[in-house]
Amino acid sequence: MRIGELSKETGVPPRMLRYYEEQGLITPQRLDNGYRDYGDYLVDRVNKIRGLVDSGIPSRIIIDILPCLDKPQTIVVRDADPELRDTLVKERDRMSQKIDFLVQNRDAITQYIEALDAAMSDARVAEAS
DNA sequence: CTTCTAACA
DNA sequence: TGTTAGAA
Repeated sequence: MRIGELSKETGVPPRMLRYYEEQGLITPQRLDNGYRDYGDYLVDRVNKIRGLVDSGIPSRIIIDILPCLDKPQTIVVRDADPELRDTLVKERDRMSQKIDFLVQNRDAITQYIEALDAAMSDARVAEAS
Protein backbone atom coordinates (compact mmCIF):
# COMPACT_ATOMS: atom_id res chain seq x y z
CA MET A 1 0.00 0.00 0.00
CA ARG A 2 1.06 3.60 -0.51
CA ILE A 3 1.61 6.20 2.18
CA GLY A 4 -1.92 7.60 2.02
CA GLU A 5 -3.54 4.27 2.79
CA LEU A 6 -1.11 3.42 5.58
CA SER A 7 -1.81 6.84 7.03
CA LYS A 8 -5.54 6.14 7.09
CA GLU A 9 -5.01 2.70 8.61
CA THR A 10 -2.72 3.92 11.36
CA GLY A 11 -3.86 7.48 11.91
CA VAL A 12 -0.26 8.58 11.54
CA PRO A 13 0.15 11.55 9.18
CA PRO A 14 2.14 10.89 5.98
CA ARG A 15 4.57 13.53 7.19
CA MET A 16 5.36 11.41 10.23
CA LEU A 17 5.53 8.17 8.29
CA ARG A 18 8.28 9.73 6.17
CA TYR A 19 9.91 10.95 9.35
CA TYR A 20 9.85 7.45 10.85
CA GLU A 21 11.63 6.26 7.75
CA GLU A 22 14.19 9.03 8.12
CA GLN A 23 14.79 7.81 11.68
CA GLY A 24 15.32 4.28 10.42
CA LEU A 25 12.19 2.96 12.13
CA ILE A 26 10.65 1.61 8.93
CA THR A 27 12.11 0.92 5.49
CA PRO A 28 9.36 0.65 2.88
CA GLN A 29 10.01 -0.59 -0.64
CA ARG A 30 9.85 1.78 -3.57
CA LEU A 31 7.54 1.53 -6.54
CA ASP A 32 8.73 2.21 -10.07
CA ASN A 33 7.32 5.72 -9.79
CA GLY A 34 9.30 6.37 -6.61
CA TYR A 35 6.28 6.07 -4.33
CA ARG A 36 6.82 4.30 -1.01
CA ASP A 37 5.33 0.79 -0.92
CA TYR A 38 4.32 -0.45 2.52
CA GLY A 39 3.61 -4.10 3.29
CA ASP A 40 0.48 -4.91 5.28
CA TYR A 41 2.61 -6.04 8.21
CA LEU A 42 3.82 -2.46 8.57
CA VAL A 43 0.36 -1.34 9.72
CA ASP A 44 0.89 -3.30 12.91
CA ARG A 45 4.47 -2.16 13.18
CA VAL A 46 3.62 1.52 12.77
CA ASN A 47 0.96 1.24 15.45
CA LYS A 48 3.52 -0.23 17.81
CA ILE A 49 6.06 2.42 16.90
CA ARG A 50 3.48 5.12 17.55
CA GLY A 51 2.80 3.55 20.93
CA LEU A 52 6.46 3.74 21.80
CA VAL A 53 6.81 7.28 20.47
CA ASP A 54 3.71 8.41 22.36
CA SER A 55 5.26 6.96 25.49
CA GLY A 56 8.04 9.42 25.05
CA ILE A 57 10.72 6.96 24.06
CA PRO A 58 13.45 8.46 21.86
CA SER A 59 13.64 7.03 18.34
CA ARG A 60 17.21 5.79 18.79
CA ILE A 61 15.96 3.57 21.60
CA ILE A 62 12.95 2.47 19.59
CA ILE A 63 15.25 1.24 16.85
CA ASP A 64 16.88 -1.06 19.40
CA ILE A 65 13.55 -2.22 20.82
CA LEU A 66 11.94 -2.83 17.43
CA PRO A 67 13.27 -6.41 17.13
CA CYS A 68 11.42 -7.26 20.37
CA LEU A 69 8.16 -6.28 18.67
CA ASP A 70 8.48 -8.95 16.01
CA LYS A 71 6.48 -12.05 16.75
CA PRO A 72 9.32 -14.56 17.08
CA GLN A 73 11.01 -13.05 20.09
CA THR A 74 14.32 -14.58 19.19
CA ILE A 75 16.19 -11.65 20.60
CA VAL A 76 19.86 -11.99 19.98
CA VAL A 77 21.90 -9.58 22.05
CA ARG A 78 25.23 -9.06 20.36
CA ASP A 79 26.36 -6.11 22.45
CA ALA A 80 25.30 -6.10 26.09
CA ASP A 81 25.33 -2.32 26.57
CA PRO A 82 24.90 -1.50 30.28
CA GLU A 83 24.02 2.11 29.45
CA LEU A 84 21.19 1.03 27.18
CA ARG A 85 19.90 -1.34 29.84
CA ASP A 86 19.84 1.48 32.35
CA THR A 87 17.99 3.74 29.95
CA LEU A 88 15.42 1.07 29.13
CA VAL A 89 14.77 0.36 32.80
CA LYS A 90 14.11 4.05 33.36
CA GLU A 91 11.81 4.22 30.34
CA ARG A 92 9.90 1.16 31.51
CA ASP A 93 9.42 2.68 34.96
CA ARG A 94 8.14 5.89 33.39
CA MET A 95 5.69 3.78 31.43
CA SER A 96 4.44 2.08 34.60
CA GLN A 97 4.03 5.48 36.18
CA LYS A 98 2.09 6.73 33.15
CA ILE A 99 -0.12 3.64 33.22
CA ASP A 100 -0.93 4.16 36.89
CA PHE A 101 -1.78 7.76 36.10
CA LEU A 102 -4.09 6.73 33.27
CA VAL A 103 -5.81 4.14 35.42
CA GLN A 104 -6.54 6.77 38.06
CA ASN A 105 -7.94 9.18 35.50
CA ARG A 106 -10.00 6.44 33.92
CA ASP A 107 -11.53 5.53 37.25
CA ALA A 108 -12.24 9.19 37.99
CA ILE A 109 -13.97 9.57 34.65
CA THR A 110 -15.96 6.41 35.25
CA GLN A 111 -17.20 7.78 38.55
CA TYR A 112 -18.11 11.08 36.94
CA ILE A 113 -20.05 9.29 34.23
CA GLU A 114 -21.98 7.40 36.89
CA ALA A 115 -22.76 10.68 38.66
CA LEU A 116 -23.88 12.12 35.33
CA ASP A 117 -26.17 9.18 34.70
CA ALA A 118 -27.64 9.52 38.17
CA ALA A 119 -28.21 13.26 37.67
CA MET A 120 -29.87 12.69 34.30
CA SER A 121 -32.01 10.02 35.82
CA ASP A 122 -33.14 12.38 38.58
CA ALA A 123 -33.86 15.14 36.09
CA ARG A 124 -36.04 12.76 34.10
CA VAL A 125 -38.00 11.84 37.20
CA ALA A 126 -38.43 15.50 38.21
CA GLU A 127 -39.62 16.41 34.73
CA ALA A 128 -42.16 13.61 34.76
CA SER A 129 -43.76 14.85 37.96
C1' DC B 1 -5.89 12.98 -7.71
C1' DT B 2 -1.66 11.09 -5.04
C1' DT B 3 3.04 11.19 -3.83
C1' DC B 4 7.96 12.94 -3.76
C1' DT B 5 11.66 16.04 -1.79
C1' DA B 6 13.11 20.03 0.51
C1' DA B 7 12.47 23.81 3.24
C1' DC B 8 10.12 27.38 5.77
C1' DA B 9 7.23 28.98 9.57
C1' DT C 1 4.27 19.22 12.90
C1' DG C 2 1.74 21.54 9.14
C1' DT C 3 2.25 23.29 4.98
C1' DT C 4 3.92 24.68 0.50
C1' DA C 5 6.64 24.66 -3.79
C1' DG C 6 7.20 22.40 -8.36
C1' DA C 7 7.69 17.96 -10.60
C1' DA C 8 6.33 13.13 -11.78
